[in-house]
Amino acid sequence: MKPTPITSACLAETMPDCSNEKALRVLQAATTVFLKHGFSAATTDMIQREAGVSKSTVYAHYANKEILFIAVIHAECTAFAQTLRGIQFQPGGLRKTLAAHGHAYLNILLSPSGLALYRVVIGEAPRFPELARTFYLAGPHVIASMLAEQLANAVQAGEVDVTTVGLDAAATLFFSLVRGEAQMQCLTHPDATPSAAQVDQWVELAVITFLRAFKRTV
Amino acid sequence: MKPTPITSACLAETMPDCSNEKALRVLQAATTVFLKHGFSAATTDMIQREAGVSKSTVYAHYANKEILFIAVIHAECTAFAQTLRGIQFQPGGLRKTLAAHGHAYLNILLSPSGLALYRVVIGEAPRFPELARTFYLAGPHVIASMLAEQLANAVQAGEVDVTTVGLDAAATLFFSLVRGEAQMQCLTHPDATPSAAQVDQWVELAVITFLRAFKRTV
DNA sequence: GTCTATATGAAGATAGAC
DNA sequence: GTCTATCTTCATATAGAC
Repeated sequence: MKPTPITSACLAETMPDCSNEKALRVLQAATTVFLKHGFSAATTDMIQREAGVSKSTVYAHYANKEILFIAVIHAECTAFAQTLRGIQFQPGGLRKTLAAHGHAYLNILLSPSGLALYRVVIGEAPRFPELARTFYLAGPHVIASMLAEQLANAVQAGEVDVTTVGLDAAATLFFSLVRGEAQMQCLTHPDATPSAAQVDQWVELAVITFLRAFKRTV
Repeated sequence: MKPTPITSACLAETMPDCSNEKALRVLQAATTVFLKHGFSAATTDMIQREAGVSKSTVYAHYANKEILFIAVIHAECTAFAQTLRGIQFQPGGLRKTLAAHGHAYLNILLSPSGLALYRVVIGEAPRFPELARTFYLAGPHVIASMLAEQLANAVQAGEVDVTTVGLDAAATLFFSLVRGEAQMQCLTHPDATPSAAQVDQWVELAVITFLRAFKRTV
């Protein structure tokens, strides 16, 4: 298992074939179908129908089902990472920073497409290991990397003391707290949708715990 | 989303058809195949071959592929829960209790079959929501319930103060810390196997963080 | 590039002998 | 109950016209 140091990692940008308008429609339809059914249960018929094109149009742009799947997941991961990177970190002390990051991450993670992407990527990881690693870099790695930078400031400001575990580990631990029960509940209760209050509660518990563990008692 | 209070929940015991020896072989073969390929990619041919029986023997005991899948996951969840319940909690203070529970949970969770079961259950949750909830009760819920009982002792002994979050939430938070990065890494890096030292490190980080957050500073 | 029509193979499930 | 052989359906992918 790799140590996987947290750096400002960059996803290999995937350039979906946008030469033709139809190619994009196929990609979008494939995204819908694959996220809904997973790789194996999805059929090219469903994609073809969802896109409103014929079978050979699909194959004109994507050599086969696997390649189309890879294109879909790559695009989703890229979008995922972009959204995470767009998080605004308003100044206002560590508590606010943690809450903001926690909320932003959970909102993406627990969204229908966030959950669906996780399900598909994790479920198909043995068959598509590259995609799984791409997902890790685009999601958990990116967000932890961002928080680690913020934590560095907080350390310098004397707000926090993470010397026992280190900056990167501390950031990772915070997101473990945020994600933990929230994601597990949503994944295993696919019919229920968490209330906003429930999400607030999950974030709040993570923030409380993290601050109790690492806040500098001046 | 349900509050899901932590009680000593009990799984509905599934009685696999053991009337005949062949029925058990089919179930075991199906377990192997489904955990390896998931529901959709697995075929009844694979199961039939793995079991060394003919096609109609499979259908003689299990009406169809879905029912066989349900039987497999139920059995795995039951075994999972049994193993968790078998954890010995040697006395020796909170730190030891936490480390013991963390290790036991991670060893099961990160085992090949533990990861495979998680992948399959989570991936197929939209299609088999009942199984997903069964999994939640057999895994995260059971282990958190057990730790919550131990924490109650620690609270009474004055070792720990969890009044800000509550007993159940504290137990859940601990396992979020334990599971978080460890499971994410293993799920997204299916080719790599974590070293024993790495597992120790994950548990240690969780214990350190939890104790810093909730240990009573006498 | 895009369509209709089709080839080819495989998967789930069953029939009927023993 | 268990087997071999088979039925039916459907999925991936291609051929050939426009």
